Amino acid sequence: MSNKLLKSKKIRETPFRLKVVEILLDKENPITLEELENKLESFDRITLYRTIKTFKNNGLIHEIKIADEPKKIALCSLKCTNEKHIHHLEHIHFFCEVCKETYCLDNIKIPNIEVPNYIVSSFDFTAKGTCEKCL
Amino acid sequence: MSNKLLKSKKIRETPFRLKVVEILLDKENPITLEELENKLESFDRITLYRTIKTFKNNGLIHEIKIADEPKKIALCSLKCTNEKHIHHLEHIHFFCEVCKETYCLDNIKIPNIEVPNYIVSSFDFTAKGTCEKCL
DNA sequence: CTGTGTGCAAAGGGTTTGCAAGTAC
DNA sequence: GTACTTGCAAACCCTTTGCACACAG
Repeated sequence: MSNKLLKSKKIRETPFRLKVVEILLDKENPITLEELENKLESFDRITLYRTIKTFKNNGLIHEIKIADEPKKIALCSLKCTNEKHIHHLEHIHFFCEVCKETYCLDNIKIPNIEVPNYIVSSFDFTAKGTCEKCL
Repeated sequence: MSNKLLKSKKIRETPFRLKVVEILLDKENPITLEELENKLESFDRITLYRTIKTFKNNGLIHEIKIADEPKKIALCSLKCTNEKHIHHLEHIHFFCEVCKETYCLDNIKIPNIEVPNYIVSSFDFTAKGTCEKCL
């Protein structure tokens, strides 16, 4: 699975990259760098940065930035290409202020918003609050 | 005008702070640090950082972070308090990918979005595309 | 006068670059 | 064999802290 993902994005397969992809596959929600590092028993941070950059440039992952929170990364959906990440178009992000987890809510439809005089190419819709586990 | 704004937020008035407020008043759209620095003919960057922190802590400005773009700051609307910045609740942000300008679209209503099983406390709605000036 | 702001130098944290050795294909 | 990746050290950039002096109220 992990190696197919790398091949499909034309990313050279190495043990370290395979491990990172496995961690990303393992956790379906977006993950912070800190979490990722904790799951790697040993790693070189510079290599990790370069791995992430390679993955991003090749359309394997994308970054999610929520105001006042550390950056997170997530595997791109199959519809993403290197050119255009449509992650945000598909669903809204829900950030739980209690457990700090980010959820991609695929089953919530984003209503069409009319913006006169502007050509909208993408939306980023983030809601903050409390998730069901933390209620 | 600038000095009244500072007084209203109980921020001690100094020449440097007045100048920063004037620049913020002058440009109605959110401004990057870089733009702000360019408009200050001479400045100490450390003092600028501390000025921004003071303004933020006292509810005079807030920060707007759009993915992959440098942070911007903007004067808070009158409804903002130190406790809670409701900037994002009021309107959507439109970011023009051509001129890199951020617009606060006050006249666009954000539809009510139902999120089952989650308690939503705030929304952040950002659209990207091309603004009317850059069409 | 007292507490706060300023400006310099230095430190801190996160991220990137240079380079030699190792590895994928 | 060639081009790419890795890991170390060092550099870089942005931001914060310490401290002495200056200024607002």
